[in-house]
Amino acid sequence: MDQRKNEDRRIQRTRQLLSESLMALIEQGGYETITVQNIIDKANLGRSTFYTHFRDKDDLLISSMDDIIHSLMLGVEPPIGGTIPKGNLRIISIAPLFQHAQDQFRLHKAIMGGQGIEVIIKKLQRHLSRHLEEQLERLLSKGKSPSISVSLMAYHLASTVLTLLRYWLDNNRPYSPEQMDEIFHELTMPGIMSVLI
Amino acid sequence: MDQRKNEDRRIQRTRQLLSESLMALIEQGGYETITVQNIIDKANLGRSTFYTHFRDKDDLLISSMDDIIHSLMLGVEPPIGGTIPKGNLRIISIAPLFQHAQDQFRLHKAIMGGQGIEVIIKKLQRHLSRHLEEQLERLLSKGKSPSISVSLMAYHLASTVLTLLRYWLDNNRPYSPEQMDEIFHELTMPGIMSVLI
DNA sequence: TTCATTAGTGAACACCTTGTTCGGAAATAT
DNA sequence: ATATTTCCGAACAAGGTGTTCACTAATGAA
Repeated sequence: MDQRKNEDRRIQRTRQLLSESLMALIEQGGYETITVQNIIDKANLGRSTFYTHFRDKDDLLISSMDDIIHSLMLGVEPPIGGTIPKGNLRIISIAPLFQHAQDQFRLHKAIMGGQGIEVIIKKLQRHLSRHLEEQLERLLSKGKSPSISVSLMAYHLASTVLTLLRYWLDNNRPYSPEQMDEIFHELTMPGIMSVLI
Repeated sequence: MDQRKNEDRRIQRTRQLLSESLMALIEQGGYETITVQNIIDKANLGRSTFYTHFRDKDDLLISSMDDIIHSLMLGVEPPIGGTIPKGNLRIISIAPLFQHAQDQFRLHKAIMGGQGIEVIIKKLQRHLSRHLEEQLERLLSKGKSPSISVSLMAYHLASTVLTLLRYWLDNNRPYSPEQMDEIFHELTMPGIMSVLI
């Protein structure tokens, strides 16, 4: 009855293998053109094995993505503990994200550049947006209701982060990660602050 | 020898028919799931006819979209003749774009919302970006070289226009087209101006 | 070790979509 | 009426999807 735990471990290994194979293929080329056959060939697993674990290619992608997104959000999510420094106002720290993109260039380019993988980008967007919305609420002068909804501002900021990342990847990384952080704040914060204050 | 002209007209009709069928299908549901069979069924044309006119589904899409993109850019492209009014600084007029989206809600939602049709969005982005880059060059104080490249700023602004459109469509159009124009300028121009001046 | 249980295998299957081909039907211009 | 061009549609090969099933391999418990 308690062989369940180890069986689970075996299952995890198989799922992991499929996940890693997909990632390797994504780095090589576009996601769209990858077939289930490609994946199981790379993983050295049987066709039916794939379908016992995942409904289809997208299902595998979504499963695999969670780890990636988690590591992408590292350094971004847990910023500024408690209060935000007033002098040098940074609502988010995106340098780590760009550093990650620099280290794993091929993967990021496959996700963001060219055709890109919309599902992942959307999910990243939601994560960033949620985080930014919290930060905006914190910045908002108490009792004041802004002329533009906080939700829209967060959406805009999150989208800008990803837009900058996309531009950066598609144009041979013309600035350093720190500079991109700087650029992000220069472009967006004046507008945001004029609404918030 | 000069039957060419009328033959061409016949060809145009066929292409038009295919184009309209695709548009109708896009409005009904996602672009991805549409098959060539769906299109020719709707158009009441033979399979081989389709392939004599277009290489594949995407080819038809791109052809069909040129008209739409053209009408989308109307009212955006030809703004402010000559100089830009200093007091109420508007780098672009996006109200017409949102008005168009309001009038052709289903089509716009199919293109921008949900999964969206990336090829078209990218194309729109490039158009907007090109236009904005010209405007920025005009605004730029002569001889000054900005700390952020004009190309990047244009890319950022174009992307913001489309982000706002996407948000607007996905959230039941919470503001009027004129308000969206206002919001766009409030959010972006303070940052842009601080770089340009 | 032996045995029961669960996971993985891979061939075969039915089904769908793509893009091509080709002989003949239909429309059009002269 | 005739020549030209387009359209038709059935048939085809190629390749992808997701399912099924009898079989094999691995694992934990006794």
